Amino acid sequence: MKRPTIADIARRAGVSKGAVSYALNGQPGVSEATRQRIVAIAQEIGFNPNSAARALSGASARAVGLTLCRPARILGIEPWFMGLISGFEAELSARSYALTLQVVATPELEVEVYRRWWGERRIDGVIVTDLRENDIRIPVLQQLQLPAVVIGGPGETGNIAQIWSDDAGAITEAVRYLVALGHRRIARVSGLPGLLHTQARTRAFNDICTSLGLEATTVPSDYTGEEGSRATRRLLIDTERPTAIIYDNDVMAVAGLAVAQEMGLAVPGDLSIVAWDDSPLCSLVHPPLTALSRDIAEYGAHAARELLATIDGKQVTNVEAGPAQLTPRGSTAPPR
Amino acid sequence: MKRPTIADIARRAGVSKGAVSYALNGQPGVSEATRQRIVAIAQEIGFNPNSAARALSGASARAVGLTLCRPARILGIEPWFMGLISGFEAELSARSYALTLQVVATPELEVEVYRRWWGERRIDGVIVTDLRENDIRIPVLQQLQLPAVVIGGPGETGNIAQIWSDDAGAITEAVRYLVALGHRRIARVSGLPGLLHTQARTRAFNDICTSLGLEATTVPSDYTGEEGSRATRRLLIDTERPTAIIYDNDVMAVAGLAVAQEMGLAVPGDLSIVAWDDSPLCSLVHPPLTALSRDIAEYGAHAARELLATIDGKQVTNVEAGPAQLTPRGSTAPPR
DNA sequence: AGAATTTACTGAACCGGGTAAGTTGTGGAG
DNA sequence: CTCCACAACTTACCCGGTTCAGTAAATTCT
Repeated sequence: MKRPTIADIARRAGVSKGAVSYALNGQPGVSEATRQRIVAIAQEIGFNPNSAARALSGASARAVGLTLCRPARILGIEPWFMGLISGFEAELSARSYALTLQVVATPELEVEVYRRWWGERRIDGVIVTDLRENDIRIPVLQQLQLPAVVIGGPGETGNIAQIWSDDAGAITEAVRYLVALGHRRIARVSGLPGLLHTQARTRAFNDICTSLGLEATTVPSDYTGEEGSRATRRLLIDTERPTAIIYDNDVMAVAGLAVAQEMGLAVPGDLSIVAWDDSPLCSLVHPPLTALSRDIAEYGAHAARELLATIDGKQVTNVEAGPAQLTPRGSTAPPR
Repeated sequence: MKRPTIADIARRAGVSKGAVSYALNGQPGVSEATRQRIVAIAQEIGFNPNSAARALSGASARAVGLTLCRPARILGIEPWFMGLISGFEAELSARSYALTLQVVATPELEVEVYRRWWGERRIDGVIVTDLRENDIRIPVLQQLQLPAVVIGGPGETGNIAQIWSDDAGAITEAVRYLVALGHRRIARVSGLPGLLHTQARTRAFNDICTSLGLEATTVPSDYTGEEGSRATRRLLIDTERPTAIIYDNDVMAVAGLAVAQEMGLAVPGDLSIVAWDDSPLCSLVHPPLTALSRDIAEYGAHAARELLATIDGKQVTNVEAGPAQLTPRGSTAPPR
């Protein structure tokens, strides 16, 4: 099947290619009557502008890029990314931008992908997740002048817009809640320590524990279930074991729940569990997990909106999304 | 920053644009010495061919498309798709093809996305998942002559290549295993009944149960945890409740496990559970779930290879991947 | 040695849109 | 009635690759 082009439309409408282009793009230069005639013909023959031709003549590629830099094994079960992607899509497809995805193994490869995308003019901007300390991606994006939005911070990103949520407020609320229930020994299993938002959480956790006169034990982990289990075991074999554990994501929390059950500890009787990020996973297990809920898809949609604004040349500012909301469920109770 | 073009290379090498194009694409028409000089210059100035220009001049877009047609809410927690995507990527990025993703709500919208992508020349082919009965996407792809590979079947797809796994063999093995353990009342919670592979499984389940003189109870569901819970409750409130349940995916199996625990039934003592597809989720919960394991990423890689072969114009045939392997874990045992 | 072929290029057209510059035709002001 | 402004177009070139036809020089064949 041959794809219709503006030349086909021009011929049928009895006008020039230029007129068709003006008409379809809402530019001045054609009468309203002609425009409607042209639009009708385009509709009728199912015209879609060739994205390559468009991109070539200086216009945008109408695509944004996302690189996922976690081992493939983890990606599958991590609801966070898919939630984010759903959110992006809601915003992008409404403005008919495509989302180009690439799974990479290391931040260095991520930078290479950015360079290649930029060189190929394949995308108009990128969404950057998992902001790290002294993130090597930031200077590259600045050098290439590639529009970008960073998720996860706050951190040093120069003129690149950021969007983050108030993790400090959330973890403070969670700790206060557990203390109000009567817990005194509260531990935390954290995500990858190199990520800025992990560090922000750790700092806030230490602060609130200190100010309440509690000991702040954080076991670093990597967001995977395996590591979550291992960290939980390490915490629970202690004679002075914690009566409550806060996990940096829901996958580790579920893994922690299984370890507790396997060790014969009742949840929430012997151990209370709080998960961060409230995917359906939290409500699926027994008991359902108390969680720090955020609307991840909305978070992603927000980021996509910011990115599109940046691409349109609007000056965007850093945005702080609302903090995660504590959603109490069956996994938290006063300690026995 | 200005992006280098072949014209820049041509100038520096003192040859014509055409020569540069031949040199970089390994075409005959330039001497080996000139080719090496040109390649060296391209390397030096960090040249990447503009993908739009390439696509415009008849060559391929070097991108393939994937549409995900499940509610956003489910996508997040469904490890299947991310596993698949990881597999695609392994193959695609090796040949520097991009993956374009779109989340859609209905099969009708999916068809529209295909049409748009085709019209925009944005992609060279698509990967089709969740093959349905009389799938409306198949005739459209045939009409557009858009290269495609279908995952999930077998079914009627004309000249479009398919890849599927032997679900019948897998479920037969699972039933035989449970029967060998001593189970006589085996139920099944299925995925979306409209999908062809669900139907294949249901048929095989009925066959093996009939041949073993068992009653085949299948409760249809939709792959979500919520529905999985509901279906499980419906099965377990029966006075003649099953002693074993086979779930069509791991998310529903985990949900089923939680329901059993909530109802005070011991797993595997009172109820054995078998999950289909073995994501890390299965090993995360307590007890870890016996599962029908497949290497989903490899499955995806396979599909990507087939698609790239189709795009290259090679005649491809339908492929049957190996059946899922039964991986016994703690959730299955002889009934009490 | 001269003709035929091959090699190593060059030049220009082309893909399908966008857009600046030029060309009409019309209406209103002076 | 002329001049000018403006709307409504057309023409032509641009983007950055690919590819085909053409050409001069080098090589092979008879």
